Amino acid sequence: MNTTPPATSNFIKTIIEEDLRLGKFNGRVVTRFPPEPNGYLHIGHAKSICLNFGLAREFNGTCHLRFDDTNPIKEEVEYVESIQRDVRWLGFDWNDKLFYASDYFLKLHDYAVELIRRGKAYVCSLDAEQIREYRGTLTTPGKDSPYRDRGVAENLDLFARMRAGEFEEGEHVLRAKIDMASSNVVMRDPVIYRIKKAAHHRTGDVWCIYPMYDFAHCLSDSIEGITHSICTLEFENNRPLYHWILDALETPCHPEQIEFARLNLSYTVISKRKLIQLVRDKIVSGWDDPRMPTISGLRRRGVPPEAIRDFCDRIGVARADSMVDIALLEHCIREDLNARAPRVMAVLRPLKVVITNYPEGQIEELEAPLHPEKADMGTRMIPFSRDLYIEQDDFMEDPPKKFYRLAPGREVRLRYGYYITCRDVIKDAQGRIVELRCVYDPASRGGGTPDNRKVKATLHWVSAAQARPAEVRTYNHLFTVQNPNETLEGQDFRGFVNPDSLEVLSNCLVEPHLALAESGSRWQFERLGYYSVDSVDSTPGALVFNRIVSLRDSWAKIQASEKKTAGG
RNA sequence: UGGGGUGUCGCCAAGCGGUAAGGCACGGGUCUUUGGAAUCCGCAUGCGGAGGUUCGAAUCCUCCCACCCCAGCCA
Repeated sequence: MNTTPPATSNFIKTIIEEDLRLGKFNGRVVTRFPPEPNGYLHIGHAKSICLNFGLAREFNGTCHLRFDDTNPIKEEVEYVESIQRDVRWLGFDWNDKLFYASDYFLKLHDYAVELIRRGKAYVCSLDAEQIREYRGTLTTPGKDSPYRDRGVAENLDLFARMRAGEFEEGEHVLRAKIDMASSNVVMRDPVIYRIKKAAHHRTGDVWCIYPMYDFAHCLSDSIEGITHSICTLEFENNRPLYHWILDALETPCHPEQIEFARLNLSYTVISKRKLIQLVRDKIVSGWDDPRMPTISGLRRRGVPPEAIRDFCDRIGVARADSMVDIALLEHCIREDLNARAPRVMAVLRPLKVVITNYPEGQIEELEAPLHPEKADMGTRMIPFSRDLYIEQDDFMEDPPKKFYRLAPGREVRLRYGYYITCRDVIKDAQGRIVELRCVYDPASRGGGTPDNRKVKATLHWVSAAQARPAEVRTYNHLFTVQNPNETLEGQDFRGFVNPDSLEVLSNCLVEPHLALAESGSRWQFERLGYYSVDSVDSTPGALVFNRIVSLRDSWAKIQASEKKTAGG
């Protein structure tokens, strides 16, 4: 049933295949997903997770989950827990390969000492601003620190005292001795250890010096026997340093660093910095707000992990900056849910319909399939009675040519119910339509007639007395522009937040079958879209649904193009 | 004006010297008790530009253009 085309090749697979062919790494493939626990995972991380775990699966290797926790002031256990939950939910298993860079702090420290012994690192006592000045600029070389030629013994002593807590933050740092004139700024004697008198979420106050990313990452990879260290493009400039450090020391293995382009998605932002701003400014309700591109937001919205994985397979992996159309994500979600979500009826904006020729007080239980193409999903009973509700959008008193739903004098089918014909339109004092008087054809029970009469439309509906009230939250794109990152001088991406990204409809009515809907369960509301029972706010007595994604809507398209033509 | 990258359809993306895969989007048809789904058809004489090499170039060479990344004691 799943017609997803086989994943196409990408340059990383090509590299790995070549490595395997050449017998590199003894035929092993070990990757890792190395998040810093300083925020929640988002769809961009999902790309990396699917890539790294997917590669390991495809090449019979392993993939580690490693927390890159070298900066205690930004990191929290809340984040390490959420990250593990999200990776698992996405469907990946690191087995016993759960690691933390902080597990290696002692080893890393010893490597630093060895680097000093080899004359390849020194303690620099310039302050932060001086270091910046000495570093030079992109177009002019830097100059050597006056502390660059300190002797090994002095460096060893100073570094030991840094570790012992004898100095304040910023007084000294440990730097690799490389080349202050390098055209690559990263290589101008990078800082590899700094003093931070902060408690670490795992090591507590055991350490007051912490390794920098460039030092910790390559060595952590090596310690774990990683073969292919896959990261995003912005680390490309750091690759020479990655190799310099591993070459400068005797290490267990020397992984290959491969960079790929990070994911950009239209109509949203994907950067921890910006996402955290949305949370802190209360523009969204939290990391798991269903409008957020976070894994927890997508999960709460009701997006299945399978759809996210499929999406990650389809976007491919390359080195060119790109912006993926969010319509592709929506397509993947629809494709997955179309196959699996049971169908039910819900009326979001109710319009009362009275079937004048239907016996008062009579209730019929109509049996309807839960999935039109999958009989094995079973059926449910739908009550039919004299008083019903249909969608306000499904009636027009004076319909345009292409509108073929209900209108005065017109006959339509009520899905799995009867054919009805509109006879009267009842209005209130303000002229608003409040009720429709219709007649039904008793011979059309179930939705067909003996004379095989055709109708142009089939409407969804609920029976007034048996329907359950519900709140439905309709989500739209979080931003009004394709690329909120593209701001003019003085503008901020928050200025592009879509004021209609959340629409709460609190007078909705759903068919009784939904009374038992489980938290988090996903349904198709026929003719509307896919909806999930909100895992936080929904209760059996007060149902709350999230719209995961709408159905494709060709009527909306027709309306849009008509409007365009008319307005042109 | 330094260094490192990237440019193939509206959006992704294969292609690795033998004559432009696929998906999404878009347009149209069939079918339909969801204007859903399914299904069929259409959609780059063209690969950032200009030269060159070759029987043959998106693929090789030269020059040019555009965009992205780097000057945290962040990752």
